[in-house]
Amino acid sequence: MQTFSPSHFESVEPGPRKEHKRQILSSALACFDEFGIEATTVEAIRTTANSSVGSIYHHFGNKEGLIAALFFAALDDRENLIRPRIRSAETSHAAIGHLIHSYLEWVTNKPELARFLSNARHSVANGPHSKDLTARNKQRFGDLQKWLALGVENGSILPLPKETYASLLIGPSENFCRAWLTGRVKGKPTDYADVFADAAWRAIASKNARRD
Amino acid sequence: MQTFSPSHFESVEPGPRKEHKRQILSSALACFDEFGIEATTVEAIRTTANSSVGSIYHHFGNKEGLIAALFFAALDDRENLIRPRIRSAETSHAAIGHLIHSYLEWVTNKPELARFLSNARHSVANGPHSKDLTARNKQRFGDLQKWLALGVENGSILPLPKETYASLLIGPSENFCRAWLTGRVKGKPTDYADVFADAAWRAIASKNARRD
Amino acid sequence: MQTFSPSHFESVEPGPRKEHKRQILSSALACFDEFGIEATTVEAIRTTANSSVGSIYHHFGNKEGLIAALFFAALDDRENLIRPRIRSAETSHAAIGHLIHSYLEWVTNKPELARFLSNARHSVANGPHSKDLTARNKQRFGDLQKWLALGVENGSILPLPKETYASLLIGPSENFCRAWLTGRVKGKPTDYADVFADAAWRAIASKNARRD
Amino acid sequence: MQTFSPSHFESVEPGPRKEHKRQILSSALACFDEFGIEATTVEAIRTTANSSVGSIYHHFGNKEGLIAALFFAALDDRENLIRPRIRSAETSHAAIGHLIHSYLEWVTNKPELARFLSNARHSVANGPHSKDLTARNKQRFGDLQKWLALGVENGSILPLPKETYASLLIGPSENFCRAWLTGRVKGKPTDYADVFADAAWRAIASKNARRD
DNA sequence: TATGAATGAGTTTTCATTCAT
DNA sequence: CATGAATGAAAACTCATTCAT
Repeated sequence: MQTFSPSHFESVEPGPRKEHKRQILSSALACFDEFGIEATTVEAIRTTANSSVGSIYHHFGNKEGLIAALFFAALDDRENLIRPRIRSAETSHAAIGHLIHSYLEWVTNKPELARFLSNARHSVANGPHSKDLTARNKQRFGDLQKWLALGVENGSILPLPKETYASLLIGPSENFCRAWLTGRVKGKPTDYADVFADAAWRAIASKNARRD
Repeated sequence: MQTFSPSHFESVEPGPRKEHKRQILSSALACFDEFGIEATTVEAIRTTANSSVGSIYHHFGNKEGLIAALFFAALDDRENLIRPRIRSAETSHAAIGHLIHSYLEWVTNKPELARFLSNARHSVANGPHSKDLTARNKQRFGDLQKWLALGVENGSILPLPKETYASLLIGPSENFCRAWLTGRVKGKPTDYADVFADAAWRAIASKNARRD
Repeated sequence: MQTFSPSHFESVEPGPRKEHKRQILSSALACFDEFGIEATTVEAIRTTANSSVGSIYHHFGNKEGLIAALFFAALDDRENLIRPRIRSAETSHAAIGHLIHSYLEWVTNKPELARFLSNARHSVANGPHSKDLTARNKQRFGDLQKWLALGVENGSILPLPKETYASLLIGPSENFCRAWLTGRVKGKPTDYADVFADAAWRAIASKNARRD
Repeated sequence: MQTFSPSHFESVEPGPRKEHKRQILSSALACFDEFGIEATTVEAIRTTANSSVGSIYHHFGNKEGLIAALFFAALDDRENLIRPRIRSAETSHAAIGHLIHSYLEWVTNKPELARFLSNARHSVANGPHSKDLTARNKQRFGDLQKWLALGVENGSILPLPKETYASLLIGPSENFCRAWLTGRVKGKPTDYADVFADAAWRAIASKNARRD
């Protein structure tokens, strides 16, 4: 069984005292990835983490709490890559390109986290941490909003229903990543980054759009 | 608890003798939708269906078999709506429009089935029926292939990597539907059918495409 | 480990189909008596009953349900002895004598049930069956009420606060039985039946009481 | 949650250094009273006492030790009220009156301690401190013995089997107190002190007893 | 074919207790 | 003396599945 570098979770729990907690998160991720979330027993995580059930419950409350902690750690990890990239953009077109490129890059480099994020959403959304998830979802495309608004204003981006932009932009990439993560397609997401970035722009750009 | 019309499954199990089997499928769908697939017990289905555990096992072998039967029935139901529509198209552009419209229509009209299809994929893909699923996936966009090939040939459709067309076309709709099915957006998928149909065409159409 | 005759529970669950259920009750009583109620595990009962955990949960819902079922069976068993005796009385004095004699007799002959009744009260009173217990408590001295009322009326019984009669009558016997059941005194309750019966009468009889 | 005055335990742990220990006993009593002895966790006591598990184990060895310490502290508290009263009596009749009155008084004023004493007896009697309990039980009616012996000798008290006196005297009061402590009767024990004191005397007094 | 009582392996979770700091 | 993170044995309970009727 592959083990994952604790560095995946550096952002969430810094400091030397938290090594044990990180080890549990890493092991949980490995187990979830290998057996599936529901099929993974706390006992399996315990064995992989060389820990004790008591410790796991001490740190995370219960299995659901562990899943939620890992979920938000993964979300953080992803946003820590994507957000700065979008912030560095100087045009709407570039911002969207950065979004797609960094998203595909993250999924390609951290397939276990990406798979977990996809599989755990249902569990988290229906558990006691659903509020946190809702809050996070609102932020997610926050940085992009201003670029979209600007583009609509200056005529480079089509005025479409607000609710549809996110789907139009990320939908194709997400669909492809899911297919790759489940082994249904072979080519890595990053192999098609330009294809998806270009298509994302075409999806919302007006005919006479200047690319800025 | 809402109950579902056995007519959802007419295509799969015709004939008056199969009423009982349909009833079990309906009840299972209702339970899966309310409690989640893993959290639904055979006992819960039995109660809802006014049946007996023995009957359920007689008809479906085991819980996994019941999930698979329901999954393929849902797939059939969806394809029975979408496929004829695509077949009726006379241009690439129209075929894609029919795909998106009928897909959004089906999800909007049968949210329980759509949710189940989304949630059960993982279970089926990792169970003994994964072969059947793979086979079905191959057919899925079968009718569309010729239109895409034709479009590429006559220059109306961009020559893109084969693996990406499906994602580019259905990705945004799928993403939006998932958001709607989990309550994250309010507007019905059909409310945005034209938006997603147009965007799908823009995603793959070449600049100088005639819409045929 | 001593096993108990299923006949203890005949009154509650007649019929040949209930043999299994009776066996579980018998085994539970034996375990509770040997190890204590809290210290008895469902697994221990399962072993003693040559049954399965599933069966125990099938029949009684959970451990608390098993305790309650046994508790009310014991209560029934006791009342089935005492009530007819009281009903057969022709004077207040005789009714009270019958109460004390039959109570002591029952405890002496069924010490395991008596111990369990004493030990399980707290559990039942604080569980979901507390209503049933309250209802039973009200009936308990029902047959005696009329004799007490009659005695007070005709001057043979002291007019005392209603709440105190039960304690005055049964308190000494109960105290002694508890001591015997926990090994603090050696002589059997029935050895002192006349002492306690006479004292019960003296406790409530007026000075000039005729014994009828 | 009600907290209990450390003064309840003054007799056991005098001196200013023992404040911490008293605090733990008080908190344990509060928890036992609210949740039940078995259901109370060391962690719950720790929280209530604003202490640490280490401290609790340092002072009392283990949970059983804490229960025993509290049990004997409660016994002491009760005896410290009752014994001097009995000692102050000048006749058998008065001694018995003092016993009943002070017993009912103690239960009425310290219902949590009384409830605990009743509930913990089983635990202590089956633990490593059972010897101590046996020793205490022997003393309990020690001071009364001489009054009973004297009464029997001078004819004012009936010559009854030795094992029965304690039950005859305290049984009714105990039964009533238990009913009050569990909410089955409303009137306070002290409201009926004279009733139970008079009955106790009638229970053992000979017909021609002078009240001395 | 239909039924539902019986099964028991397998899970999550609790909690008294220890011990390094 | 005090602390509280870590431990892991043990318990209650679930639930898919079987099979005698």
